[in-house]
Amino acid sequence: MHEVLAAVLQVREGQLQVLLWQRAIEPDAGRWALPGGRLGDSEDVQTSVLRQLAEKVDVRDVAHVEQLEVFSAPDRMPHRRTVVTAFLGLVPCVADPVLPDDTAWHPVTDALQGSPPTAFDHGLIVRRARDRLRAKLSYTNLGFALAPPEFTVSSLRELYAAALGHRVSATNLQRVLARRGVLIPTGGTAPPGPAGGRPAALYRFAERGMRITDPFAVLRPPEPPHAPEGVVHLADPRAAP
Amino acid sequence: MHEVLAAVLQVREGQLQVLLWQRAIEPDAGRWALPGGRLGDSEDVQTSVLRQLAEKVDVRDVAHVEQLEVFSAPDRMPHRRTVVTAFLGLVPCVADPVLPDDTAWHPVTDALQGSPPTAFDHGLIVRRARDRLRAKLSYTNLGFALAPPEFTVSSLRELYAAALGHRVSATNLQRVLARRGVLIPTGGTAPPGPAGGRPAALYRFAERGMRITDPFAVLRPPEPPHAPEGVVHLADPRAAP
DNA sequence: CCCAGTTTTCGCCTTACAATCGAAAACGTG
DNA sequence: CACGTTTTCGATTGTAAGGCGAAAACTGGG
Repeated sequence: MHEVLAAVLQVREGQLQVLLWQRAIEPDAGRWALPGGRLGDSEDVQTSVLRQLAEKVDVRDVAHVEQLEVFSAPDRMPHRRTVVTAFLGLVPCVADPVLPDDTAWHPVTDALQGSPPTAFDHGLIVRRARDRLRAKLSYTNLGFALAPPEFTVSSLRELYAAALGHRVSATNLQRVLARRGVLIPTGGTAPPGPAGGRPAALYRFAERGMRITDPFAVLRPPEPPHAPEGVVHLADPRAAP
Repeated sequence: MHEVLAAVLQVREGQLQVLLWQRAIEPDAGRWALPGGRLGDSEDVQTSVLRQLAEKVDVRDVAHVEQLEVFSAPDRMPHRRTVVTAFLGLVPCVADPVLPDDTAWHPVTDALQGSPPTAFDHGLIVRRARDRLRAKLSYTNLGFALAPPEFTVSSLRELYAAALGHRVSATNLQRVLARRGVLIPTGGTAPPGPAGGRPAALYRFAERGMRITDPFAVLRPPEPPHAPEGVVHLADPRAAP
């Protein structure tokens, strides 16, 4: 049998949290599981996970979904052999969807340490989801999926710090993202906090659909100095988009 | 139903090639397919793909295998709904396994352009495999899986050029890999070619098990200047290995 | 035996990007 | 209007990668 599961992550209260629901029936009754379920006959895995996610949250709040990994140990679930395609889902920090009674957000750090206890191999899946998010935040513009449409550099810094698990310099974040062209100033400013201070400029991420997947400074193809034109070498470096 | 498939890549004759076998029966008879088959009841996907690969090549030649992606369009195969977990496999360039009569290596570039015609969605899978290899060659030490145990920088340069599809500077490759600590001189030298020339030093890759997955120059955590010790901030930056 | 040709290797320079630091700008409050 | 606060910007440093050319180490031929 084939099922799909999603580790849906969101930064709330300064912590990276994951959406879990508490199983009411055996096996693993009482333990907390990822949303998901059986793959339908006429849907692909991505469609399926979105459909099943809709039972737990408003999927319009889920800004990004991507395939994570297949888990297929024959004994990963008791009773019946089940292969699962796991997904990573991201929800912007401003969203606060209404949840069913059995469903709640839990800090990822806690869940990975057994509080609350997770069902089956779902703890491993959460860990993989967190690792993937951390890696991709560094070299893609995936931040747009965690941030509101408009944000200040400071608030973005807090999001990155919570997701990455280490301090992030606002100065550096600002310029790194700006140089990559993913950080666009909107022109507006946010009102300062109760202690005053200079009002922060508002930014948005460039082009949601745009993915930064190019390596930045790692063995890139040689820049044709000024296109000497003539002989073309080997295969075309950028054949497909 | 669930199946597994592997895009097994190797650099031969200066080109990146993929292992394909020609289907004898419908559907898609005559077209070329990736090795693989149905997932067994008591094996995980990785075990399964290695088992089925053994029907086409000596799996001892396959130096690296990793999960690629799940393809699950309901109509990706006629007749019966089949979900596939696709894998990327890499074979060192020195290996030349004996192949069954229906099986042969084909340049990836050709296969992606329809020569030979590929079965089902296998062309797409080959493309994803090639893209993954290209990306990972740049920021991991995955090269060890394409190269022989010992090699010269020049031969490695040719491998990288074939796999990446663009020229690679031997000078730069040498120093980039050396700085990352993945290129270890063995002390030996290779005999010069027929035209003479300085004998090339032999190298090997550091620690096969070692994966370079850390980002190199992208939003890394702040280096604790000299461990000021005292307050610990937020979550632990490196909780798990 | 020396010299031209070849191939590899190494050092130096430039460019690109990230991290750090500090100053300046823009706001509140007393 | 001084003061603390917060954000933003510029300058500097450090590290990594690309490019170029000289030096090293070999072969083969006069």
